[in-house]
Amino acid sequence: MSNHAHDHDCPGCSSPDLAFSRHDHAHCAQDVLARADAIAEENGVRLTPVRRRALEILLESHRAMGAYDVLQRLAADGFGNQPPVAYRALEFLVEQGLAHRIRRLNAFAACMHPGEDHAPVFLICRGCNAVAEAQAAPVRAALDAAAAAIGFSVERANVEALGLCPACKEAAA
Amino acid sequence: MSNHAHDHDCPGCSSPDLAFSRHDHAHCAQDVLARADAIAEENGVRLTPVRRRALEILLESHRAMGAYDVLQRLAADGFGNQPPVAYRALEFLVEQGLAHRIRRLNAFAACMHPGEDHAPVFLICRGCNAVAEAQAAPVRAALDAAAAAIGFSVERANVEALGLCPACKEAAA
DNA sequence: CCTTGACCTGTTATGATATAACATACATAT
DNA sequence: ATATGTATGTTATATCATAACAGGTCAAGG
Ligand SMILES: [Zn+2]
Ligand SMILES: [Zn+2]
Ligand SMILES: [Zn+2]
Ligand SMILES: [Zn+2]
Repeated sequence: MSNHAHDHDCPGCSSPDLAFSRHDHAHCAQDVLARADAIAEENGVRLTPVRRRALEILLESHRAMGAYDVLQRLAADGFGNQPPVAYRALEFLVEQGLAHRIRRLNAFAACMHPGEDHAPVFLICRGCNAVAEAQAAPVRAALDAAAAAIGFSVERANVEALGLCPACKEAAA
Repeated sequence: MSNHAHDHDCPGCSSPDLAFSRHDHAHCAQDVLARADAIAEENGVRLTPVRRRALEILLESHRAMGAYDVLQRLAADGFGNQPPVAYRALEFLVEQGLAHRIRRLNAFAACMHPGEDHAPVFLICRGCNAVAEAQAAPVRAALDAAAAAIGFSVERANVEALGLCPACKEAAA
């Protein structure tokens, strides 16, 4: 599963839902970034400075960011400040499976499971705006079954759920 | 299930997937429209001329239409030709469960099962652009289970799959 | 009757998201 | 060194969506 080796507990590598839990996020982000480097190498593509920086920006929190927000951050770091700069970096990340596009939010989020083949299912908290990637296999299986029943072949799917995370649910109560 | 009564076979009322099948679409659309009238009555809201016309336009095919396309059609029929005219009519239809918003396409499609409580799952054919609403219950159950496993409560969900319908699959082969 | 208030329609204006097209720079391979 | 593919940057424009306000309709209550 995880293609990096270190001894200590690595929540980012085991738990699918840490977006909603308190955790060592610096470690979490570092870990994903390291895996991203490895994946780029493997795939024979270049994780150039803008692209890497865009990923770092997405990794600052478990939230989705709009392209223009990412752009603003990139520009502040000395990169170009026109929309294609952000869109191209984000597009690259999505193509390489390093980020996901959340259509419901017109926004992008870093993938927390890069390299693992996964049809993502997103849980979006309307309280704190955190986005988690949930266990998708059963959902995808149900979807494939429903589609197959009428002869439809699913190639790509978005599953995006809006609701409340445990913390926000408790806060609301 | 179906809240209208007529004797003959009514594919629109039984089959979930007729978007991809040849069928008597005039009947199909008429039927939905009649149910829409009934639903508006029930809900104590008004299916005014613009709103009804917008629904008719969506019902012309089993495809999603962008708000601006709907607007153009409405304007041609003598209604206002500014974006809010279309967006408001569409918003009304969505609120009343008479249409769905397909986020992946930035577009809207008539609901083929108005009045039936259903969390929709959309199957979007990339060949012919038809959009079908599939059996969603198992998908939704899987999603709820995955969410519950990490304490997340799903309030609303979009499930949108892109792929090939039976006809386009055959055509491609 | 006629006023009030809710709601629907329409307009102007602007905001937010996304891409096309082209120019320049950089990498790598002959 | 030159050619080739790829990456970055810019200008301009396309596409999608909403805020804010003005006028019209209609039914309920005075
Ligand atoms: Zn984290
Ligand atoms: Zn939350
Ligand atoms: Zn039909
Ligand atoms: Zn098709």
